[in-house]
Amino acid sequence: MQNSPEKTKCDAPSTLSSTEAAVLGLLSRGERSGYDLNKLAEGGVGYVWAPAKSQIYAVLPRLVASGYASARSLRQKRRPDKQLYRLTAKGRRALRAWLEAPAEEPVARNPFLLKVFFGGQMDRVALVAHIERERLEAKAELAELREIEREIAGREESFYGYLTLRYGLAQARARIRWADEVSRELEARDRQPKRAS
Amino acid sequence: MQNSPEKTKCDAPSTLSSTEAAVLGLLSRGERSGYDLNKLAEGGVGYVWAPAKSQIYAVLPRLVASGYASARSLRQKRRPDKQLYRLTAKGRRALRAWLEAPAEEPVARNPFLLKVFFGGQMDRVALVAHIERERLEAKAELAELREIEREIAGREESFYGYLTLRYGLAQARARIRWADEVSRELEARDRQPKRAS
DNA sequence: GCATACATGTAAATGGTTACATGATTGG
DNA sequence: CCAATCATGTAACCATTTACATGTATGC
Repeated sequence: MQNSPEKTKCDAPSTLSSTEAAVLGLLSRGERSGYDLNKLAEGGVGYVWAPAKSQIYAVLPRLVASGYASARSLRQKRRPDKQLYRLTAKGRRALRAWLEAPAEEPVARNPFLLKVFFGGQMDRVALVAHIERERLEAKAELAELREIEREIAGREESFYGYLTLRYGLAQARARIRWADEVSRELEARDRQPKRAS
Repeated sequence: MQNSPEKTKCDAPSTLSSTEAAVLGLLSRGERSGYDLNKLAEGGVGYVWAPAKSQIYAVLPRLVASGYASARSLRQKRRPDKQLYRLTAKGRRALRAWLEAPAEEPVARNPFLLKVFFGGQMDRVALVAHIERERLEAKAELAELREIEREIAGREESFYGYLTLRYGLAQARARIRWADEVSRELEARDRQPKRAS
């Protein structure tokens, strides 16, 4: 899992995985423990990147091995001891390089759309229920994001998070509109039933 | 990789993975070879689900082992022999069940958004370039989808594909609008420079 | 007294990718 | 003659998830 002892000793895999980049990004805000990072991943960044807890703990020592981060352990009396990780200069350079490189586009894999695509193989009622569920989920997400928007709008330190938030808002609105349209269309289609498939 | 000999001999993993479902979905249109399925995955369905070729070949024998599909080999003279797969009644039931079950929502993992989120760590010029690239990509996708739209609009056999296509159209338009807005905002922000971060 | 927060991980499995291997046939 | 299409797969690797394991301290 870690890395093959031969290949990566200290010679830094020239390109970061998104998860590594996300962790470095979070570390760029200051020293953090794995636990801290996990908390953060459940919050704000979580919207754009949410790795499993165990993966965070897996990635941290790897970053240290590559020289992108340094670790120090902190003895605590009333809490379990912890490891604190900090971005190195090299890590900051690597992060920057990753950030500035063009993003590889995400592979489209949306189980919901897959179901719609094969909508002809399922009960009409089930399909309509899917669309309705999509609408409700999108509405819920919209509400949630708007809530966050109210909290962070105008806060200078959340500026970039705010940009991504608005991406989410736009997507959610598009999903709602789509669901509305498709609902209406399915209804219309069912009122004048010509053929099955 | 296949399946642990103990657990799944013929007693069907009660729930399908999306890839298995996609393959069954394609098989529901008739007997196909792995090669055929791969071609299909590069085309229409590819927009909602595009597994690697090797995975298609991996999934097919598994579907046969679970009783969801049957295979027969076809000798050919002037072409390599091939395996043809066909959906069984059990497979059709499993597909239907998968299709009708609520979709698990896709995990949000968008490297582009991750970069925007950490936009403060990169050069302003690089960030602006990212946004511009996003706009161009979204525009290109919009054009591409519109092209397909013109081809399939009104074709009864593409009805469900058309629905998913329009989902893509809506998303692409939302991305373009977002990029426009954000561009303008970044410009405005840079014209009256107050602080760095 | 019990749940929750703190804190770090391991083990095993899944799901998927890339690259490689092979070899015939057809069309330009 | 060369490239593309047909056709099927293996091997190796990577990222990621789920479940498990452990144990203290604080707050209600």
